[in-house]
Amino acid sequence: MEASRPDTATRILDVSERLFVEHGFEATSLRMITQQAEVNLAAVNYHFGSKDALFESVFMRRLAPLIASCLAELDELETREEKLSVEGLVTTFIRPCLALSKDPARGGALFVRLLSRTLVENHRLLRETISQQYSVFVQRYSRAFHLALPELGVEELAWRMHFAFSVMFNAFAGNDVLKIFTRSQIVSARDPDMIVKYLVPFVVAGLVSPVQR
Amino acid sequence: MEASRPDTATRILDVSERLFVEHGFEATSLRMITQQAEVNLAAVNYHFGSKDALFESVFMRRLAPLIASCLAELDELETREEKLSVEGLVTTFIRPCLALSKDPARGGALFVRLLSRTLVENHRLLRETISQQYSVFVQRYSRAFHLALPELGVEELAWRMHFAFSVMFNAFAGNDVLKIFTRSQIVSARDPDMIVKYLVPFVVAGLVSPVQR
DNA sequence: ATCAAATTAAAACGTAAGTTTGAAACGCTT
DNA sequence: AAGCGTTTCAAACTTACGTTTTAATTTGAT
Repeated sequence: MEASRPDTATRILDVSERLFVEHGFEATSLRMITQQAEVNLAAVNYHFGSKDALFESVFMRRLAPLIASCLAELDELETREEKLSVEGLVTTFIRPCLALSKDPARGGALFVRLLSRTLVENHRLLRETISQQYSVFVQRYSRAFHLALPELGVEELAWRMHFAFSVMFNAFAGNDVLKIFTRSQIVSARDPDMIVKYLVPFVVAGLVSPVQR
Repeated sequence: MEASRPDTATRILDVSERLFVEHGFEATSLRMITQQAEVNLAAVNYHFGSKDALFESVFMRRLAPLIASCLAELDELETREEKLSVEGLVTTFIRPCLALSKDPARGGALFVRLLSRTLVENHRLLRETISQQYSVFVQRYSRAFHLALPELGVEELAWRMHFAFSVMFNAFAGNDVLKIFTRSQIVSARDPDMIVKYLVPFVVAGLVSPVQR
């Protein structure tokens, strides 16, 4: 009847994921984590070694599969479309994010928010460990977008990718970031499918807009 | 010859602004601040009352003038253009940000980064104090965009504004957020004018794209 | 059932945080 | 020069942090 209680390490990961999103890395103490996870304080250092290492574990548990999903979608698209479409490309990124957002078992929308948050916080862990490891991801998308938008120079393409990914991350992050600006409850009622309905056209329009002289 | 040393409170504000951007609010200690500002540790609490209050001071020193500039540009645009153009509207926001970014005397690009960072960190101070205070800003832009894009429903308009502002903030924030994705040194070499050259068309294209059914 | 390894538990450690205190130094008016 | 409010300073206070330690307990293979 009742779901069996996950093991200590998993409980710590789950609670940490939520708290890191809510309060940020620095503002989340191990005591908050272990208390809410109902485990002993020392368990974090026993299972993960340090708070830093815990963060990395929280992060990698979700990021690795997410990136793998994106690359799989990308593979599939490249066999399906002769000439890569921008919308198709955008979708290879958005669909895995959306799937993750809708799957509570994998942290639901939490991790995407954590990812977004971590990106702007410019964490050392993200700069060092992770960014190297996933240069594959970068290269694949850079090449794909170059093929889909051959008329753009490298500089303009880099900017547009920068803009596009920052919109997408923020959209899924669904930080109430811009409720300040848009006030309406509409935006805060974040149905993931709604996001995509409006997000894809917006991003695609920006990406395919005429070349700047 | 040499610039006269600013008073204690100003020195604290200047250093705090930089450190809050670099390391975030929680990870910046008063001891780091007072050391770099070459003032006594107690000076922060004497002049500002608390670390929280210091943050609010740092924030409001720049935000109030920035918002005032945007609204002034908006006023000017409304007298100049019969039918508001989307590009004009976007520019009323971007131009003050750009001006701020290029003015070291007003914190240069630092504050815009702090603003962006604070938005995704979802600070209590931003949620409480500031968001109420600047509902004027929200309402003005909401109304203006509604006039410029009358064919959009309130829901779709809210989303597009959400997307648009999140791109713009991230662009100026110039966190190396997406260097991870775009890798090229181009994006990190952040000439503010370059940002605008590519940013405005991107955002406008997204905003004016065809209505979704 | 036994024993070694893995895990949990309680307590303490050392450090660094934000804040407070009370005296010294300063700036200004008289 | 004296007096007074403002500002600076060194030092201490309290609290909370991440981590370590040591012992108790559980687990799993023999």
